[in-house]
Amino acid sequence: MNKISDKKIERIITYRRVLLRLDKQLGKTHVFSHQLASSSGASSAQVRRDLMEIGYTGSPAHGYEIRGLLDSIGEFIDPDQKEGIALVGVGNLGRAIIDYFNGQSSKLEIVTVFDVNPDKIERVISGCRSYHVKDLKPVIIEKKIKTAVITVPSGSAQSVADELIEAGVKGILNYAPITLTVPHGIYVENRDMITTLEKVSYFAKNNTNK
Amino acid sequence: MNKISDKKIERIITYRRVLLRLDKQLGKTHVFSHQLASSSGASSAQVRRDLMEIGYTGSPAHGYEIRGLLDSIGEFIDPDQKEGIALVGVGNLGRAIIDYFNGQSSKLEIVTVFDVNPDKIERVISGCRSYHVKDLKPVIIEKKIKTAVITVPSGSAQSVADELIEAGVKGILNYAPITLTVPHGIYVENRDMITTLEKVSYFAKNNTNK
DNA sequence: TTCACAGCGTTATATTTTTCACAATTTAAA
DNA sequence: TTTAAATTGTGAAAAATATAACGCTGTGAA
Repeated sequence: MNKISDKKIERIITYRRVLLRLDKQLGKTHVFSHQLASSSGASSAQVRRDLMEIGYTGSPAHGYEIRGLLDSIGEFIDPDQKEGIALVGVGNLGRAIIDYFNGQSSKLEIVTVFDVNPDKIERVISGCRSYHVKDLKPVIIEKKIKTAVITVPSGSAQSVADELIEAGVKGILNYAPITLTVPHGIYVENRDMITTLEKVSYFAKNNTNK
Repeated sequence: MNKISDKKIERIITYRRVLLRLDKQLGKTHVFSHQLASSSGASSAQVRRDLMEIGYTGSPAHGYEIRGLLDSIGEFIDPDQKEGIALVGVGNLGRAIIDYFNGQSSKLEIVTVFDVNPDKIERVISGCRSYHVKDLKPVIIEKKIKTAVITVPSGSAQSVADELIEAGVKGILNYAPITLTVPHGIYVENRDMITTLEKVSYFAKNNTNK
């Protein structure tokens, strides 16, 4: 398979979200590239290019058949079976993410959480069994978890990441305000909210266009 | 001023975070481009290019003087005076963001929050006065708020965005899983966690490299 | 003092990503 | 049946972004 870029994958996932709404909520059966584009912040050419990448073909007359396209995207993006995700750091943010995420994705689910606070371990938090961080490695290995979310303070984020990677995790979504150092082959997405909000504020005042 | 790209701004903000740590925690006075690069996930050429953009000059012998560079970045990025930010949607996520953010940024502060739940309005939540969403427009106008965070369910995100924009907001950080439609000149950053986690999971299993 | 070196600033080159543009296709109306 | 209109798929062009390359400068060792 040809390598496919970060941005493209993100757009394709967004198309799916839009398609699901068109299908389930609005009962549509077909959609044109420009409609998909305007509902997902892309251009119509971009949509056509992206769908070309996953090999789905529409018709000039009716556009894309929604159900079929959803299936194609699913085959392309989704794991073969349900996949468990771990979350480390059960603070406000961690808990918010668990509540917000679980139930929203068909194949992915946060199944295991870790913390250092004794009050928060060996319990069930929003349906997830919680463990002490010292047990991180064996638990992650045993559950064959490949994707993890880090919501710990910045001081411990790197060491948590190291342990996750040693335990076999290949993808990390990091909310700590620090740039993680990881080996090749490990995918990290940084979502530091402070940086983001500073950026938005910058462009709010330097809004020449976009 | 020349337009400067989204990515560049984000990197520059990240450099600042690294520089602050080097200064305050490690007591360093100078830093080389390759050090800044490895601590912020960029390349050294990128660092030099970015700093060129803001017009700060280092020396081949000692690299960049940290304090001076911090000042330059601040002049470039920061607003002239303290700036208030609004947050709409006081659920778990909203509250987590308020707690997480406030106190972390020198010039920005979430000062006003909105919700529709009567239990959550006309109170002080984590130091922020809360209002009913129906009062959004007058309050935003009165406080001259230009940047807002949306953490409401996807069904109401667009109408909230419309009102924010009518009230003069120019930058929106959107956590609702929907692509907002906004006029030209309004900057929107989408941070849907579901999309992000799906992407990370995808690259966790298709980890050819990065 | 002279030399070698390391790192800056900047221009040039390469790569990636987006947009443009248009032939081919399908429908619906004339 | 022919024509007109709209949209797809995709090569080609353009724009944006990242990397490489290199002269220049200051430092420290010989």
